[in-house]
Amino acid sequence: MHVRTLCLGALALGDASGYEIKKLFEEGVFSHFSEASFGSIYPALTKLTDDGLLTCQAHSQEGRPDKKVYSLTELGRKTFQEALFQPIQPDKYRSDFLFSLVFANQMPAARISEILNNKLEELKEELKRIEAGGGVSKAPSGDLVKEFGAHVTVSMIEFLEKNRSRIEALGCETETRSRTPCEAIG
Amino acid sequence: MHVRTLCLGALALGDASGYEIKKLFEEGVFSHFSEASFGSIYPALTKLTDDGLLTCQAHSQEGRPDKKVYSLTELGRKTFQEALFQPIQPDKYRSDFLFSLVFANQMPAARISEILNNKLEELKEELKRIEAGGGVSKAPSGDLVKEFGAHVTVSMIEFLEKNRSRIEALGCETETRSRTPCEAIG
DNA sequence: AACTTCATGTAACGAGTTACATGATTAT
DNA sequence: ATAATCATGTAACTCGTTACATGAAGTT
Repeated sequence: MHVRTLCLGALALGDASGYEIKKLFEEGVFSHFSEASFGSIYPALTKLTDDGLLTCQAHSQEGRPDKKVYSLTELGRKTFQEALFQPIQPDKYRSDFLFSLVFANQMPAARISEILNNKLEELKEELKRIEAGGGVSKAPSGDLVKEFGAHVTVSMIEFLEKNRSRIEALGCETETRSRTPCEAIG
Repeated sequence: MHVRTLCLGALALGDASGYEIKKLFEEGVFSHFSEASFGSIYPALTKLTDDGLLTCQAHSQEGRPDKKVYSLTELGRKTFQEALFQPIQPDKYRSDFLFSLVFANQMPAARISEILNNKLEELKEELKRIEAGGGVSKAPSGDLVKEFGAHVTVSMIEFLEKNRSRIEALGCETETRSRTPCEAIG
């Protein structure tokens, strides 16, 4: 899904500025399953406006750039509606954590523990953010998406905690990283 | 994580050709949490060999290009070991499915059902592939990664099935997509 | 004093995907 | 017959990120 469609979706929840849309991807509803940076949002908003999918109202402010609040036009709303009927791309889950875990037998137990604890902490913080999630209420389906995220996150935490000792037991005996298996053999 | 590191990891599980590495990302151990295409794997392998991290042995075959089997050099193994000690990037979960679900109230119930059923089918097939997963056994930690994937996938399926009626109830009354909310008002 | 928040925008750069080029063999 | 599998490789292209430019107000 392109940034343009993501922006259209953000604005379908209510008028907003580029800065506010960014926050939606950083801390808001969308933060757990999508992302977008200023470098992609601002040009997208400009293009969308040029194409007649958005209108823009500039609110002048003192000491900072005008706040440009964007709204969907009829065409913009229709275009987004149509996007909702397009085939949905399969989800993508990219995890350097799991990738590393495949090589647990090449790591000292201490490193595995470290990775595991970091991950667990990351997951717990994400869970907090999901449950706090204030911006979610804008859409009636927000609660559901929130619950889904919480459910999955909890299930990851549970698995990792239940299998902690098993995971740590995979580590090799190597005490420092300078002593690689190859060197140990040679 | 760059393709180069991913390739190094793939080869840490055993010597392989570019074609075989691709399969690892398509159906093998890595398929559920990472991906890479030929267009990135082949150049990466060439570069890695130029840099002395890999050696390459060409096996000539009839009627097809030489099969080039790559192996990690000492330097390659060491470099990968070091990568395992680098800070791990947070996981990224991109879901057009959840994004769409936020706008369930702008879809007719039939479309929601369709999306939900597709997703459920996708998840069930993924679960099958995870449980089948033959290539996983190469690493001792393969089972664990496999179980993690299965656990999370099952938890997603459960949530979606338990909440099916609740999700479908979010839909709007609009029967066809040509009758958008805006048009209904006007 | 230093950092965070608010606020927009651009340009260079990076990294990977898609599509193309080539072609025999095997399974349906 | 038709499609899939095996097998490598390149070039154009897409898309987005990172970093920079600018700067005031409020917070620690």
